[in-house]
Amino acid sequence: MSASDLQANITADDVAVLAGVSRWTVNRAFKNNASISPATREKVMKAAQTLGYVPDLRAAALASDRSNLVALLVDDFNNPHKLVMLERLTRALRTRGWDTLLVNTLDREDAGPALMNASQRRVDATILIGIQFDDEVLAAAHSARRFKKLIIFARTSQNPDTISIAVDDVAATHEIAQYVMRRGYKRPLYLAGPRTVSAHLSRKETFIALWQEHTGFTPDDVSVAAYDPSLATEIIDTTLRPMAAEDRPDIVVCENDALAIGAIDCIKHRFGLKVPQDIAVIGFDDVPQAASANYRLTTYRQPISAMAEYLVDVLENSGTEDMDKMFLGKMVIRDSA
Amino acid sequence: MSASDLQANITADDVAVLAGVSRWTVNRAFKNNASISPATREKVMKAAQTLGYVPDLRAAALASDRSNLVALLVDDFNNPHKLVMLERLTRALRTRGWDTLLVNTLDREDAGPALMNASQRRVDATILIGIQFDDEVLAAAHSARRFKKLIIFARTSQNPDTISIAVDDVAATHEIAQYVMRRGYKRPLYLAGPRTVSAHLSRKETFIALWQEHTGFTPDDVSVAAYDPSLATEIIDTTLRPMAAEDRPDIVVCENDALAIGAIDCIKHRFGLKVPQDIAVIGFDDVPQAASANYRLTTYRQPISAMAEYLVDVLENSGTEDMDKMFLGKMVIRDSA
DNA sequence: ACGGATTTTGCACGCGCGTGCAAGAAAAAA
DNA sequence: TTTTTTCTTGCACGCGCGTGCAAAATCCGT
Repeated sequence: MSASDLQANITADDVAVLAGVSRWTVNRAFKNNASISPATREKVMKAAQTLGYVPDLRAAALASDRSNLVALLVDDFNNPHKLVMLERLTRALRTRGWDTLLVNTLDREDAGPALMNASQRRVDATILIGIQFDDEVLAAAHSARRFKKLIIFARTSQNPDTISIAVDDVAATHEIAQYVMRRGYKRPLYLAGPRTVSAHLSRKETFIALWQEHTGFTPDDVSVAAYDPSLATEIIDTTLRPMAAEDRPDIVVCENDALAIGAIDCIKHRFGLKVPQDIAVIGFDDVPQAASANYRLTTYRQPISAMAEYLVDVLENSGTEDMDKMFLGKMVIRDSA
Repeated sequence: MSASDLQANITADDVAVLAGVSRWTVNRAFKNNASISPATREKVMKAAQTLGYVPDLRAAALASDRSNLVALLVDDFNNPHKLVMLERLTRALRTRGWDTLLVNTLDREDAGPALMNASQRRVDATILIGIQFDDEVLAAAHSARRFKKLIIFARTSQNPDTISIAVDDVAATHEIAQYVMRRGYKRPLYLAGPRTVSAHLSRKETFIALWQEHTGFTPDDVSVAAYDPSLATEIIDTTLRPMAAEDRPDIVVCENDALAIGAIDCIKHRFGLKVPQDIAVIGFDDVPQAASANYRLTTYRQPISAMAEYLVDVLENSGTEDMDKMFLGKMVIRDSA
């Protein structure tokens, strides 16, 4: 077999020879706004087609120091909302020409290595949609100043070096609290998730403060170790179990739908109670299941698609102004509260 | 400000100068089985630490033609099982040193471009866990021979150029059918998903053939356009609605849990019937929700973790032998059938 | 302390493409 | 046709690291 029979890597040079142009013209043909005549572009593209050539993005990234790649650091895979976020984010990114490196932050100790991982790929931005990135990890990450952009998605962050794209939790919680009071509920229980982030301005703290302010009473609250429906079921079980029926809450206000769904399962199937007649439940996120015939969950919908689009705007923006942005969602009233 | 004040990119050369060694020794220090004395490695690492240096994986990939990167092409984000697969796959991959490029295959026409996308990043392997990759797309992809490895995960494929890692659907369906017959169900309805792949040896066809063989009757079946619980709810609704009560199936056998969950929601909440007393339901996958107090779904668990580990074995194997593998899962008996 | 065995270190060249500018070609104006 | 202007094409150099080998340093036993 002759040496030219098969060639492992077809490069722009090969295409250039076949098309009778220089290597640079070949790469220009694949660039969007390059100055190249339609005729030669066509000629190049045809040659590329016959050889099966496509530009090597590794080399392009190395030479230009722009990878069009973002790292998405995710944990908390038990929360069904993560699937929605992944879909919307990857859709918006890919539609606008960005690729996504998905990094599973395996556990709390892995947060640092996961960030390092992204950094070694020289991604153009790192997006955090997990919960294991507390202020301490963020500060450490940023002091190593290896990140062009560090974006916290769907969670507010106090860190000034970070771009936070999230729903306005205070406004949202206001709306929820108003609704709960307007519907005449008297004894809310707040079901919160893990307390890894600075609690200031969080949903739980805001709700409790509002309730105190308006009624003078401090509602009870419990926390779950992860946004996992089955854990929520257990926590609600151990919380309600010792209570006399008349001491039970009349509504469980949940930090998100993952917890709300677990709570509903518990109320209905462990206690045989009716939602919302015996105990109402309210969630946050509007995951797909929330609309199902089984849950009919009253919740607060985050505008994930708009947030994802804005995230790509941020990526494409090279300015230095503050890009933090808060979004407003809207309440979705169904039957659970 | 002097030129040396801030340096955008710290390279191995900078570390080499500070550590008093050559550039190659620096890179060796970061390599696992490199021949380097512990003393110099330590010296290098300390220098790297103070400068905040980490090797550039783009350059490494370019030079070595190995990226330690795999592309994961996914669609069908409505199926909650996808979140499980994503978690298990990224965990196994990352634990063993592989990074993951997540590519959302936006729609059917996007299958080709998505494959191209992966190819441009020169990934070491491309893993398909979507449903939109039919035999035609696969053939086209492979004829462009740009893929080192093309792996179909959690679905069997007839394509010989492809490595398929999946559960043995025939064996699994046997087990399910046996169970259904043993429990005395007489009128099963098979609820299948989209029919994009070659039907040979599929779950639906196998079940129907088995049922015919053992009872002489051909069970009814309906198909849903996507593995989406809410679509399953609608299909079951329109299927059962016109039926007289005595003509209804006594069990709905579903191609997977996503459909089973939708079916249960419909049976319980649209028709007010009891599962399993009026109509039983059986699923496939064992998604997290299947265990919830609400569904208690009888299903067949795929050994996703073992399959993911095997996938990494495949990546690390450089031989040319046939790496297709079928796994056996196990039935999980709960209350829905 | 010495010669050979072994470990450790240095280096030339290449991976495939981007950048910015200058030369060349074509089109427009005179 | 000649001169400008505009568009198109070619190229030197660099991005940061891997490979394989040769030179240097270290080790061991005697």
